[in-house]
Amino acid sequence: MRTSHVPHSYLGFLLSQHAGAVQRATAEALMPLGIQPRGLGVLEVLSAGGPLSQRAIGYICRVDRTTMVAIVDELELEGLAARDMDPDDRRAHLVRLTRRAAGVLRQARTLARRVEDRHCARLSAGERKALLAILQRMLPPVTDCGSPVSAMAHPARRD
Amino acid sequence: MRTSHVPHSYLGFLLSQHAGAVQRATAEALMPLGIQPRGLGVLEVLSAGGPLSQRAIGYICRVDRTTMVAIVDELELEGLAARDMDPDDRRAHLVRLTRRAAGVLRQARTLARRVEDRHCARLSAGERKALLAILQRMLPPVTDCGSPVSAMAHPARRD
DNA sequence: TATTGTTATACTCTATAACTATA
DNA sequence: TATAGTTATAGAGTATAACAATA
Repeated sequence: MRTSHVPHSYLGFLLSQHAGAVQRATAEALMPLGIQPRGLGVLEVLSAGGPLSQRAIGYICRVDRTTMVAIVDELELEGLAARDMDPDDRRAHLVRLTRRAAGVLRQARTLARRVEDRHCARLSAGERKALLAILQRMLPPVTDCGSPVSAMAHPARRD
Repeated sequence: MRTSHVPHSYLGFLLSQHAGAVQRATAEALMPLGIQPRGLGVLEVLSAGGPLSQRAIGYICRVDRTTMVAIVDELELEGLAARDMDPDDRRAHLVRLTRRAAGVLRQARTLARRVEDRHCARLSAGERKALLAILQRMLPPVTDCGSPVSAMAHPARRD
């Protein structure tokens, strides 16, 4: 192999650089809306199939439940989400979106996509689509405390 | 668009997840060698064209010069790199590899590639190659203190 | 005994500010 | 005046440990 053996040939290095750049730019773009990238992810999850317990959201977003506390706190502070008692399990909170959330979510999507557009400016439409598909398919199975989680934890979608 | 609107459709989310997983696994794999992923990157840079000043390495690896101090400290502590005075600029250190470094670098490459193999297990050879090419081409130009850096800062290769 | 949410704490990785010695 | 390296410090983001309430 003759490819230059600099860090730029390491997958971890490349992923870290891009992840940092995109997340930093997204955080800056979303700041006027009072949310962070990770908060946007939670809004998306709840919009797709809420209300959900904090733990269930954590499974999907792949963050620890202690981190979810802070994320939901932020959303609640901004009036975008609310915690209800779960009548079926009094330990759990059901997190739901407020009426304000829909508009903010729509704006946030636009801002976030704009950041992605800029970051992918050098790619063709096909390459960009391929990148997203590959990254999605490459995602390892969700784990919790080291053991693979089979069930997505009572998705609780109201269908 | 009908694609599920969960965080998994956001480029920043996907990149962060993969970056975290690969870097965590790589760090664990390299631990027996006494180096970290970022240290491996520096070894590669020096191996490809050292000795270099810490600043020059930082440009290539895209880390701040204050961070480079810690990275070179680690490598020096492990006996893999050494700081020499730069005869042409007495402010600068020329960082070079020690004799031990070559063997460690070879082992580290094997371990790192093994981690990448595992992480890319679900991809075809073509997809994996495409992923790497796309990530390399998508890398934004190096910036330092907000302004784009045109020169790679006196590479100082001894040719 | 195990689990949800919570808090306090610690850890990783990184960058900013201020300093020194040079240039 | 600017730059290389250094130090101390702070910030973002994450996780671990321990607790109360509940299952």
